Amino acid sequence: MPELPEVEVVRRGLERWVAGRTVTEVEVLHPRAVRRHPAGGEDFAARLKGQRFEVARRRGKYLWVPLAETGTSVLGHLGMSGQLLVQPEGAPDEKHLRIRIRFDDSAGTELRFVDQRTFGGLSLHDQTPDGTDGLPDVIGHIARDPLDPAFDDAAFQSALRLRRTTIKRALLDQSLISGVGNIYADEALWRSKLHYDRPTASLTRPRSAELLGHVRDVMNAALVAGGTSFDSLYVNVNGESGYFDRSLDAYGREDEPCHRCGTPMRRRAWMNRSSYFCPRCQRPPRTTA
DNA sequence: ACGGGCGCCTGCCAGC
DNA sequence: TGCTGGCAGGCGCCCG
Repeated sequence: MPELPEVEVVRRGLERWVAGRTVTEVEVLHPRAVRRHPAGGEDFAARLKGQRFEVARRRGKYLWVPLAETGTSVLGHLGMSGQLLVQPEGAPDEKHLRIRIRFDDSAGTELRFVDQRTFGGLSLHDQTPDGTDGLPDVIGHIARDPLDPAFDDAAFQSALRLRRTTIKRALLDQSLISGVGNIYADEALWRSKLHYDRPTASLTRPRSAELLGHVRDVMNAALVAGGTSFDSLYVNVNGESGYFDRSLDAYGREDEPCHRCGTPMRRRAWMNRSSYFCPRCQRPPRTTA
């Protein structure tokens, strides 16, 4: 699944390949792919036609492409399996092609949204009233991600101390910090030697600062690993950057030795998904042991 | 207001 | 071999 670094690679691909181009035709091939567009697929297509794409923006795992001189943007989320592809016109349709966008120029390529599981989709939204970053109104509640220069470390750390929840829940809470998925949460917690059920209020400032640093390290490592392919015609992403194969210390490593101490890693059911951790390096909090 | 939990989807694969 | 059911999980939404 696309994590934040992969989404950033997609954003760069959009900037490289579709910025400045004007839409002539939109085909919505699956209604679920535009379910976040309340007025429906026909409205989506009609309103997009004739608009010119500006440079794609990103917040967390959301992408948006402002439409020139409108205050409106195409908002996209890749969900679990979404891809944005720039393909040659006439290339065979992908099995899970959901939306096709054609342009009026002679570049010979079109933009495709392909999504097997349809957790993702595209929609049109006005920007927030205060106009911050041209952010679409429906994602006004999404916090900045830790790679954003304007991310406020101190505010995040303060919020952790005030919350009455556990640390992994907080890492996945989009209103506190965005762009951290299940995989990166487990990786950052392992690096920080923190158990996923640790109450956020129990983290000292140095510990939360260290955690934040590890979140950034994990993301940056993946960005470096995946950032080399973005200027190919194929805008990415198959969601499986080589980074995952080589560099995971926690996620998916049940029964394999901890890369730090050799203890077999464990998996626990958690929120209808899994948490992977080292039982020796990441001791459970006393209250929930 | 805040925190917890569920459901949406489909392909894969282990197990019977 | 063919079927079934569990699993993957970001995030909106609903409930208490």
